[in-house]
Amino acid sequence: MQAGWTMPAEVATVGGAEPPGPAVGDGPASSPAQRSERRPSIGDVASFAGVSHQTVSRVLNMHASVSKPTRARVLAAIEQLGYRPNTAARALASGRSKTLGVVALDTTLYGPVSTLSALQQAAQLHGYFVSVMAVRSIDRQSVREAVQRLTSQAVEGLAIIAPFTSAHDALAYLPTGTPVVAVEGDPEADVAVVTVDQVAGARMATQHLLAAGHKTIFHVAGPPEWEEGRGRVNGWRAALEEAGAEVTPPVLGDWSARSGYEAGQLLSQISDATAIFVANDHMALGALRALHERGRRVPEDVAVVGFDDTPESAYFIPPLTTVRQDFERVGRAAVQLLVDQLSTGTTRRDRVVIDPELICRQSSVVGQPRET
Amino acid sequence: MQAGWTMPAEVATVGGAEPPGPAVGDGPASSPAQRSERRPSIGDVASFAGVSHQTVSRVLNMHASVSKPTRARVLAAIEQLGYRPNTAARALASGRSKTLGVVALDTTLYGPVSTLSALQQAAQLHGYFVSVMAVRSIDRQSVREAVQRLTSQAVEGLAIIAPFTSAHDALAYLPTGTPVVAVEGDPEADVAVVTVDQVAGARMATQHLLAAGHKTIFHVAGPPEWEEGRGRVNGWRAALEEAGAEVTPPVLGDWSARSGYEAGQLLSQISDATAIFVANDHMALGALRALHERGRRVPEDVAVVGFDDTPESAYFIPPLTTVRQDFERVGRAAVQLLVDQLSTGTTRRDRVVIDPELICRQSSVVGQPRET
DNA sequence: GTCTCGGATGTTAGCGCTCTCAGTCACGCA
DNA sequence: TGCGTGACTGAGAGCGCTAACATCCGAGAC
Repeated sequence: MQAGWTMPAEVATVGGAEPPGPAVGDGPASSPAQRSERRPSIGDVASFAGVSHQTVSRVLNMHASVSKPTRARVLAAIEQLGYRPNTAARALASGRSKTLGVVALDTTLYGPVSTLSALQQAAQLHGYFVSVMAVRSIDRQSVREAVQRLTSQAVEGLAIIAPFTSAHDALAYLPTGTPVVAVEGDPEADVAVVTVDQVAGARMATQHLLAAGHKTIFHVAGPPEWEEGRGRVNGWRAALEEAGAEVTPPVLGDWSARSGYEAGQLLSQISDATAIFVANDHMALGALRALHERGRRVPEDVAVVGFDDTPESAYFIPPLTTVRQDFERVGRAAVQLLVDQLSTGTTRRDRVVIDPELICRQSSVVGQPRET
Repeated sequence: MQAGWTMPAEVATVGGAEPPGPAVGDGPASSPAQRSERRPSIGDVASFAGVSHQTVSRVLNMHASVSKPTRARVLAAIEQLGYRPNTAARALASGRSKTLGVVALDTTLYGPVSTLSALQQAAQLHGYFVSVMAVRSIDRQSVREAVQRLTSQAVEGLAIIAPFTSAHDALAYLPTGTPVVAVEGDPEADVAVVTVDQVAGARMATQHLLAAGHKTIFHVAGPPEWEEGRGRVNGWRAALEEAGAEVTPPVLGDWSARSGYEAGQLLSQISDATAIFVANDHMALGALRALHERGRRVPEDVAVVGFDDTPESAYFIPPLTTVRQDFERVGRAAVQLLVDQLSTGTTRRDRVVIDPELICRQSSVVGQPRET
């Protein structure tokens, strides 16, 4: 299935491979869609094909009970006129906009961007448009405004890619029964949630370092407002406690390389700090740089593990051991949940938890075989 | 101005700061927008306020000639009922969708992502929604499909964030007179273009390295299908030729750190290669790593300059000298061009060229003062 | 041959909004 | 008193589409 409107398959048969495109040198002005002032409507197609507009509508919507020859005539007319259905009219008449709304934090961070991209892909596969509202910050006011904006777009479902607990406040402004899924949100939220198991990921990372013989593991944490930040702290702490290791206070960062650098400068002065679990790869990059500047070798003097596995992480100096999150799957799962709710007409509170994966590279273990 | 519909300013005066939100514990079901089955329409507001639907419409659209008291009554009714205008109906009736379409390459590369984000922000400021169609590849087929999809959404203007010459083919499928702007596109295209001066950026980078005394500068290039890739090659070549330096064949990469790594491995075997201009920062990261592995010190043995200035580049080992592109400005300019065309009703072929800026860090010059 | 049935098509209402064209009213001037 | 004027408001007609309800027609049952 494809997003939006798809030329029904028979078109290729009827009209050949290429619509009567503009002649070379003709410029855009003579393309199929533009012969007349107004874009062709279903009515134009109907009279061109010698049928009623309703029959055209039926062809468009793949309704049964349209005879083969009629269908062919209609399809030919559609192609001839360069007709494209008007989504606004369709949405107005049917009440279904074929659009999913997404509220996402306006950021260029690898995780959110990847998730959004995957979500968009997945929605397209299910035949939905995606309307994204980027919010600068995750305070209630912005989120509420974004949700209201999407509401006026009559989105059929809503995904919130945001690591914040307070989102459900904004949901009050959605029409009842609108399916919602929180991506990377609070696992306790009373909407469907798709999430990567941050706690498990952090635990894996920490245990990996403990297994390498470190007495304890230091942590550079993400912002505590972010669910991911908290989850990773929790997993790290849990792993340490299970192992009976000392729990040092986490050093707070803001996901940026700069904050990782600063944390690295701090930790490089602590001789006990022989292993650091950094809450994302960007910060890990900064930390690596700080350690390097202070002459602390990685992994010989200090082992480092990150989180995310950005495409660049394998090319850090040294290559970064990290926890990979399958954002592709997250996006697909989120759309799937929405589509399921949409088709069953229910609003369920499903949980999809995706397991992260530890990617071992040279930054964490001395003598780790080269792998990029 | 704000995107989409904005509660007219007086609302706050009339109704107080907060609409009658759901009582705590009530759950979403009792929020303002949901009292009735159907969302309130302009007609509901009208009868509630005791005016005609037309008057409500006038208030919504900030028309003059609505008396103060009437306006106040209408606004109160809007708030009371939790009314939100229906964009689909509005688009259908007015023919204006208040939506800009964007065709963008589906990627997590820093440049495109930043541009898209800025564009979205700017559009919102101008009161426009943005509908993004991500395409996997930049072949005609995909782009045409994306454009057609956007056409059926009745976008008022179109931005193409794609570094490809062949895009204008797809434009034939747009209704005549639709404003189009190509972002980072072919400067020769017959639509408006916003672009960073890639040639100038590459020339700056190359000259910077030449000035440091290198006999010639090697180049790790981006894919030649990308306008940026070509522009940077041209600027680099021009600078070399102007200086009478030898022009070595560029090593082709694909923007990824991996390809930069491979290029770095190659170049590290060439003893003449004492300076490399890498076409983006991700590849530069890979190159730095390769050089490091081969024991070639940066900048002492080999100087490296990148392009983009990602937020991470200052934290590479060593910090990367690079060419910064102001994507924020690019996005704003693109929207501005579209809005201008929209308001004047013309389709102009403006050119906006944004100057890049060389950011000097340690990777290019021995003894460069520390600056992050 | 008549009746029934259901596949194929047409007809009629809206969906929620904007636009155009008419009012209505108070006021001021001749 | 009559009439124009301008500020305000309302009525009606669509925008392009879908949904629900006709209608038509030929095949099979009796």
